[in-house]
Amino acid sequence: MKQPTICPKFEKAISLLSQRWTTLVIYQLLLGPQRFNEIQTSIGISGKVLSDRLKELENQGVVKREVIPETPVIIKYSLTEKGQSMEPILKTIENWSQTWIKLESELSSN
Amino acid sequence: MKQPTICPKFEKAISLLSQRWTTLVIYQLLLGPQRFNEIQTSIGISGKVLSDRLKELENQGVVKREVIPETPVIIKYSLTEKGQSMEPILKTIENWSQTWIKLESELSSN
DNA sequence: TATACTTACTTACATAAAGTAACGTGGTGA
DNA sequence: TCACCACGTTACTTTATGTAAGTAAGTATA
Repeated sequence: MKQPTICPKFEKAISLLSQRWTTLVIYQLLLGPQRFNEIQTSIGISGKVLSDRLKELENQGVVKREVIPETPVIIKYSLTEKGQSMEPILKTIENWSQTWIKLESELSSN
Repeated sequence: MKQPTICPKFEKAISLLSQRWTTLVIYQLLLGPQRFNEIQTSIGISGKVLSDRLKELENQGVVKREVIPETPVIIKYSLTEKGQSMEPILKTIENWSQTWIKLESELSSN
């Protein structure tokens, strides 16, 4: 590793977003507040890593964790304002993917 | 891992972009065609991983590798049309980061 | 009271990815 | 011939992720 010459804010954003699963977790939460198991089963992440990611995203102020003392207790994860503000990023990626990504099943003549 | 329920094209795009370094390599190449060592020193990636990423990006049709038989030989990496088309994604992330990312040095009152 | 069940994790261990540093290759120049 | 440079590759270590079993708090059931 040498010394990078890139804007540190951009770099920090990238290092967040390019952690495996982070983007998908945020994408999922853009659909609305969700519980641990909902996120887990809908994106197919392991419990261990989801736990790590949610903690990190909470630390970064992207995700909010709420304990609802019902019976049984419900833990609800949702996006903060900062998290919501990432929607354009996800939408841009989504748009791009629709135009440019070819799936295995479509790769015939390239 | 359970079964995910997300658009496969979007997922494939995410799995590309959320590989460590991929985004930074593309970002760097958006500044113009560059040689191996230029990329390496400007983003601070190890030669081994850069080599892997460039191969993968070439396979995905994002990066083009050109051998220029000068003296000594020059290997020039540049973005294909598909690679160039990712610029909006990077710009969106850059904009977001300027507004929302706080650096260590700025974290006093949060 | 004991047993079993649920959600939301955590822990222990195995595999995969990334980092580091040394080496290989093809060509130049001294 | 020896040293040097660009562009990698290889061998080995460290870190991240996956898998499966376990824990804790609360209920319901017998």
